[in-house]
Amino acid sequence: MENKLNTAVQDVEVRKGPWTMEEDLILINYIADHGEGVWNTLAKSAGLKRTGKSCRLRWLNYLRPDVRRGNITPEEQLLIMELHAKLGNKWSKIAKYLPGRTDNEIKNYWRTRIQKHMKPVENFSGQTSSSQINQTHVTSIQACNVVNPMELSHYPPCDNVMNFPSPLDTETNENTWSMEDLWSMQLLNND
DNA sequence: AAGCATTCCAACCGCTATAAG
DNA sequence: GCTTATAGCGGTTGGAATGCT
Repeated sequence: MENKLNTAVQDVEVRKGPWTMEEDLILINYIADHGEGVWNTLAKSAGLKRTGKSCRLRWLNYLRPDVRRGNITPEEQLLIMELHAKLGNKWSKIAKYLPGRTDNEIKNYWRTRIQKHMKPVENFSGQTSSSQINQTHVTSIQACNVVNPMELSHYPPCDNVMNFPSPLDTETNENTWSMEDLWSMQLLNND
């Protein structure tokens, strides 16, 4: 039984961890040629030693051409807070209201930038238990402790939320690459 | 300059929902 | 109706990057 599993694992040899540029290109090229399909099949057909799940995640959260990368704007932050107050931790639903933003990005943003600024909610009986705090029930009032709408004027004006520079644009680290790089390579490969 | 602490985010894991057979 | 495969979601973690002392 275990032997069978071990041999199966050896046969498949699934890669984990950060994606390489080569893998990204393979995935981009494959989807450009064949479109998105059954992810497990896609992973095999493309020759990627990744699970379908991993390919899907990489594509949806990073490689898709319409993924916006860069800082969340104050406007977006407000929207996230409002939507979170309404919907709770329904990140995928919240993401639908923010074109180009992924659920993963919004989730990360919420947890690292917003949630950390919230004091643990003391309930009225005086008991405090951070483990008991249901994130879903964090109110927009609490969320507004992070950025008061009145303070938005402190932020630089954002003419167009769909048009701001990606931090990758100024990336000079030669070990990283921008999506523009990847897509231009993809186009070259497909000429 | 070095070491430590903190932040941030890409990616993984486990679970549920849904579709197909 | 049951089983299996796949997609999708939300929570969590590992490690690189950054900041601080």
